[in-house]
Amino acid sequence: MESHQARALVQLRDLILKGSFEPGERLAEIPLAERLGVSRTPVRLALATLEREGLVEQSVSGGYAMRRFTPREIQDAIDVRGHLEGMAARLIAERGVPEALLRDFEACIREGERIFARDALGLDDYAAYTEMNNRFHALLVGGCGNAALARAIEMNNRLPFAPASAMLPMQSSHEEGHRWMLFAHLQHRSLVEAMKNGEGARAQAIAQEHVQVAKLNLAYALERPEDAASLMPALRLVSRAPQRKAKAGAGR
Amino acid sequence: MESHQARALVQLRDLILKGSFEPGERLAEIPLAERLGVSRTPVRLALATLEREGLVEQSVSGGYAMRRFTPREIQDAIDVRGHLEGMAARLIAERGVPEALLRDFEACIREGERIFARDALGLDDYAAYTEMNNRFHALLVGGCGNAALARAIEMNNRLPFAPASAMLPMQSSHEEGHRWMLFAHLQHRSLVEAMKNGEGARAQAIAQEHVQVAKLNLAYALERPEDAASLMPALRLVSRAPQRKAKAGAGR
DNA sequence: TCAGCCACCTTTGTATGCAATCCTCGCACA
DNA sequence: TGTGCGAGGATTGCATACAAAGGTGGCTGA
Repeated sequence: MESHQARALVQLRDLILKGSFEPGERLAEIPLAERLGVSRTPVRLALATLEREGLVEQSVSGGYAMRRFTPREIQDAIDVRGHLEGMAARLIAERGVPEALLRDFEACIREGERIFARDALGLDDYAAYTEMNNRFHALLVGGCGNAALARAIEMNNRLPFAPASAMLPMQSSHEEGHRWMLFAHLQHRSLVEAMKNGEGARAQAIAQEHVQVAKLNLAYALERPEDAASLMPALRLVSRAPQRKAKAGAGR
Repeated sequence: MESHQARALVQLRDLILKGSFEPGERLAEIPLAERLGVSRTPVRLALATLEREGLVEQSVSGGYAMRRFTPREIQDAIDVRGHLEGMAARLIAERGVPEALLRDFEACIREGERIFARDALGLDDYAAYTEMNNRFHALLVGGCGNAALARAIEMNNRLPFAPASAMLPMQSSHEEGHRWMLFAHLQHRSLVEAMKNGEGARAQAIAQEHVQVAKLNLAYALERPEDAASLMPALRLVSRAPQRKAKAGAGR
């Protein structure tokens, strides 16, 4: 059986990314422990982990509080992902794409072609695209053979809306999202081609540019908070006011 | 007063980076708690933090063990630092260097000029260079205004020998080290110039190339383990054998 | 003499008790 | 009526007890 600590960590992270907490809200141990059905100890461990992941922050007088994110921070994290994935792409291109990796990449491309073959996309198609997109980016990270780079990307991806597929729910909700998804897929194709040809600089540039779609989506979502809230509840953690004082439930 | 947990974390990290533990050695809570004069609880928290930093790893049957590093992993981590610092340099260049930041950078350059003005370098000079080098890289990280980037760099710097000044003790020990340090200083100068001129691509390239000196030093140290051990005791954690089974003290 | 099994012991994971600290609420005084 | 101070309460941080799990060593049998 999984340890209580591991379960508490996963459950807490889930609750946070589902927007269960007010930004700035104090995360007291006892209520959380009761909610998760464990004692304070595993909750404590999980909170410490979440703090290093950047999802919660230490309160000045002990304990933890839900973090508040600014749009700028999210954009910056997406930029960092682009820069790191760019490095991964360059490394793969420079060292040559191993045959098995190339096959996996090309399977992603074919899956994308299949999805975009028809005109209108159904819910299944969006789910399939999301799965394929996750796989593609995981291949990039895992395929570069640089453990420190993979660690850095994974760490960065813990921030809300930084991972590759984090903004896809938004994309599926509006008309232009379809075009952006197709654009992203074509970038995948170019990226694989560049890596296959050993074009390191080109691969890096494409991967870096590739995150712009995510940033566009973020901006789109932030302009329509009421529409976006249902698709991505964690969006409530992102507030334009950068340092507004916490009110409800904050403070020891 | 500082919390027991924070002290335990700092002390444990210190012990690790001083090479107090065999690679692969089991890090049992009770002996560590007695050694640090606290109970198991803060030690536990500290170990969990160190695991996320990548210094220790979870043992299959619970508990933690000292990590073993390969030269390749260290080189890769240094490469990641170069790539991330390159992004920071580019951002600063593109957005324009704020006046205060430029003053701080130029103070570092002047300090370097002062150090290299004489022919032979004394111990004081090496210490001063190290301090200046740390300051320079901290300015780069802090000055870019991208919190996610700063977090990624700081996280990467937790790996042994990844930080900017980690290899300097080696550099000060041999003849060629002097030349390399001078080379690094001249790169600092070029980098500041590029940022001042808004030359983003050039700044990025210089910062990225800048870490090659650290990699040269690492290779130099690994070829002379007996000389390097006294200067950098944590080098014992770096073993060429990538997956050699742990022997003494490992396993529950 | 070697191999396998069993029992003991060490260690981790979890829960909980206890003390210190900080916040909050209420009261008194200006 | 507003402000400041004090008491009470709640919460965190730490230590420790307890149970479960796994490893080690010894013993027994072939």
